[in-house]
Amino acid sequence: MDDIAHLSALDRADALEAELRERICLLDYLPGQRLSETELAEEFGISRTPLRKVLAKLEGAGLVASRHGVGTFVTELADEELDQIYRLRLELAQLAAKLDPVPPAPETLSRFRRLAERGRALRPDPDSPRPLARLIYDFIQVQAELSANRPLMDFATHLYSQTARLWVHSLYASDLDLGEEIAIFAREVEDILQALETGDLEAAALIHRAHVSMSWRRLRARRLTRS
Amino acid sequence: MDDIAHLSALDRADALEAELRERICLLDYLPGQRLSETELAEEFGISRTPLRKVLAKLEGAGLVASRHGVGTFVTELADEELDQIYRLRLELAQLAAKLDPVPPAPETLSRFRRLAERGRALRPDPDSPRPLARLIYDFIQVQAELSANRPLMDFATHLYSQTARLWVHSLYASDLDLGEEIAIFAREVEDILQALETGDLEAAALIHRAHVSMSWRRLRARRLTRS
DNA sequence: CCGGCTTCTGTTGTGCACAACATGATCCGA
DNA sequence: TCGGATCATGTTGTGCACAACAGAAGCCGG
Repeated sequence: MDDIAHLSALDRADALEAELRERICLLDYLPGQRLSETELAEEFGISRTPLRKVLAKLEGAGLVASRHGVGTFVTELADEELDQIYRLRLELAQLAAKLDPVPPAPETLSRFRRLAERGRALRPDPDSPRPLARLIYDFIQVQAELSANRPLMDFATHLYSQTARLWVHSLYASDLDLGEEIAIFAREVEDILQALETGDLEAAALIHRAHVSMSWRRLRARRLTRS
Repeated sequence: MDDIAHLSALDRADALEAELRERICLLDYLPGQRLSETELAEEFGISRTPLRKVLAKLEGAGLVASRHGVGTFVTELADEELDQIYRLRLELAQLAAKLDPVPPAPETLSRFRRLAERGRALRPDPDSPRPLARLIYDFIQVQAELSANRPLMDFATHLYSQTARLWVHSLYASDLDLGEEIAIFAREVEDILQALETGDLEAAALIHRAHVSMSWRRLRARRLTRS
């Protein structure tokens, strides 16, 4: 992690929150895992008090849940709620292009190009989900630049992060073809990049929507074969 | 406020959070107003520590913002962000009927009937925005029962609360016809009730959408005349 | 009279000790 | 041997004292 000790006190809490968000979304902390306030406070060189403030925010965001006398746990999502989120994301995907769209800046385009390159270079690593999770996580952040509607994009980012971490988690817990999933995602990034380079935000949104739909379908299919 | 001292410790924080949410949404605390941690802690008979945890959650929800050495303030929203939220709500209004709609239970219908009755009985009170704000706040809560998609309805409720408190606030700060606005809202509730009684959730959503649109238009009109 | 510095006051942020609580291990009696 | 109460341990929740900080009032030198 980045060193945060040198930061001014006001920003330190934000940096800490971002760090914990990353660890949860990048599956350093698995769904259901217990987080020790004492250990985390020690690791970051602070007392429990400011750490607890950060955990309270994460609890408000639905990423962790604390139980008195038991522990603080990374949240899991029931299948039903996951389905609800997917249904919602299908609709939201189109809204990004419809509400306050911003023509992608050269900066944004180059970010997408780097993402595409990383997607092509990504090789399946059965032992660590982190490279794939990292790529998706960065993709989510960059994608949030495509609309100026901050409330919408913040919400979409949140939902995407929730599904992404659970998707990657169950991906590694099952016998799905990891290489194939990586290839599909890399293809999505490239397709979206192509649409963006022609300035067609709506096409980019449609492509994204299609991939959300397909990803959800594959997830449900595996869920059925397991039960 | 309800007495919370007798509640078990775990729920007390939740009750406290709900209470502060209400006070902000019901305009007991105006946008921009400073909240004193010490005073609030005294009022609720607790120390600053658990209060600060609640404030941290509210800060995560965007209802308050703390500045080191200065104070904790109820958030205000820039006109631009308010417009973004309204644009978003126009789209979300239809999603409620489209995603995981639930046929309104008799319980829900009777709640809507009581809301309609309160709307008819509501008389403009230029001195206190609380009765109107209370009615809208309750309407928001009941409306959230119309879809089983919890993430969607939670988000919609949050956005609605944000616009509602700022709408009521500017309503009382301007010379708009208070009685007319109340009549319009009461009419909306009755129209929605009528649609729900025929089981037509989509019609109810369309009516709501229309009122969101009109409310936004009136808000913008007054904004122009003031500047 | 004025500009800059200092001091003072009130606020949020932090550290630490202890209370409240849940859970599993242990002990004891039947 | 078994059931239940009791205790031991580790966790989150709370209270309190103090640090860090921002802002305003006051002071002092020019």
